[in-house]
Amino acid sequence: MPLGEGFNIVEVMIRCPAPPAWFGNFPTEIMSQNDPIPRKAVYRLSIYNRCLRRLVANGIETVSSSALAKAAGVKPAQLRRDLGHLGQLGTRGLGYSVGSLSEAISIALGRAKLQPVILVGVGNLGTALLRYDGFLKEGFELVMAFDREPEVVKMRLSDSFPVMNQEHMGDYMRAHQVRMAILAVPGEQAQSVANELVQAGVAGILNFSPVVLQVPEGVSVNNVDLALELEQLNYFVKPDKNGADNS
Amino acid sequence: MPLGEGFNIVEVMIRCPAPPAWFGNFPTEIMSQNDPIPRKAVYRLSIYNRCLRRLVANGIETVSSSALAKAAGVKPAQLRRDLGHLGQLGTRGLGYSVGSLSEAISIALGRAKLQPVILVGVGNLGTALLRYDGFLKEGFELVMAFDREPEVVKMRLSDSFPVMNQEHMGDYMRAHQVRMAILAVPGEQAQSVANELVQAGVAGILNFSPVVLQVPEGVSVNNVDLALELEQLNYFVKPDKNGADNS
DNA sequence: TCGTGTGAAGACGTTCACAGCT
DNA sequence: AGCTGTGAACGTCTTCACACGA
Repeated sequence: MPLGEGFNIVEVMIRCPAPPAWFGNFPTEIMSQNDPIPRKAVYRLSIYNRCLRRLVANGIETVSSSALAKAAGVKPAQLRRDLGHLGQLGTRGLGYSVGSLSEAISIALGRAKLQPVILVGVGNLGTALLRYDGFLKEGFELVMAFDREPEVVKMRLSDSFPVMNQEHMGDYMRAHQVRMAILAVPGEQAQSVANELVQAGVAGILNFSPVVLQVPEGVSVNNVDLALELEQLNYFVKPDKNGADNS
Repeated sequence: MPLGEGFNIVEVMIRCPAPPAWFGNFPTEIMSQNDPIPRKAVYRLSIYNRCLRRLVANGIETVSSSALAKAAGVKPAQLRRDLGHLGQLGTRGLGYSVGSLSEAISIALGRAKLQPVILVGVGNLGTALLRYDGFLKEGFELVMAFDREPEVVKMRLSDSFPVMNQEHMGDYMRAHQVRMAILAVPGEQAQSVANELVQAGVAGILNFSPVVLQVPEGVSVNNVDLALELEQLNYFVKPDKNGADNS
């Protein structure tokens, strides 16, 4: 009401692009009772853990913060600070035990009890995600996929992934206690599907559509906006400096 | 040398997960002579621009910072601050002209002169990216795709996208002044392909592989790490609070 | 009066530098 | 000596709050 009349339309019509998730802004940390690990630190901990797994695979048993930091692309001090969130894990003068550190991170990140994940929208992107082995490598498994037109999708897929009709999504989620969803539907449908997910008790959405999702507090959204990413890159690439480095 | 002998192996072997790019850390802003717009602000400006385009499409000609901010999912003050990077664009007491604001952002972000982009690695993800219409919608076009096994890829694709053998990548880039690349190859190949890209004069890489790329200064890398994104979500989803909201 | 633009305050995250343990 | 853990400094981004212009 405070606005001119024409402007109410704005609020109705606009449904906008994704705010890149990790934007330090609002939900910077969680209120897990014992330890509010900042968002960015969680990210980095995941990275450290990947590095550690490689070290394990190579039979290495001890790392210093500087070695691990170099591998992860951060500064040693930051690594130590991040690790500080988990307690005292290192041995002064020696470094960290690769095995126990990895385990500690896994526990802290909740990798022990991975949530089941569903995929909604089996288009180009959705299909790629279904087939993406990176998820499996990291221990995630898409337990079910949903689409508006499951028959069409199944025909397109030569493999036989489980694809259910989207209208059963809510029931499935409730039945299987699913609390995480990957959203890969077209932008126009994104908000309405998100609403359904919320209704079904979703707690986390990985959103690939270029739309800002409105969700109630308590539901966290991670946005991956490909076009935005490209546009940002385009900006940071100076059009100057022509020609390649060396012949 | 300062480290114990075993540790040199570490530096060789580890080639680690992606540091989510926008991590405020190191390359927070560019040194574009006239205006160093901070990284996060660039992101948000892209978002505002999308919102504005929708407003244009709906024939709306004026917005206030609060309306636009709401649509973009940020606070009004932040929007005004971000817009402040571009100069004085609004009219006090009125708001912003949708058209001119959008234009101003487009110019500032360099959307006028979009860089040509190539894709390297036409696997699951690469294919999805090739077909992803979100890029086109935002005005980007993948001018060429490369793969180690272009024949295999072409067979798999029913459509006929241009896919060249990866060994011609460097020449193509130099010939066509390509400075941006999307990297969607398996993690093991990522660094070596990145090296080739750098050799060919790349200035920006959108990296989808779960690996930390080592690139010389002046080359900017944007990482999109899907597994990391999922893992983060998994952490922020409290396993507590069972059952759905309402029957 | 309404909404932009902006100094100043505040919150957050990173980095330094060193105390303390092995 | 070597390396972790951490108080304190620093820098950056966000938010407030209000002066100013329409």
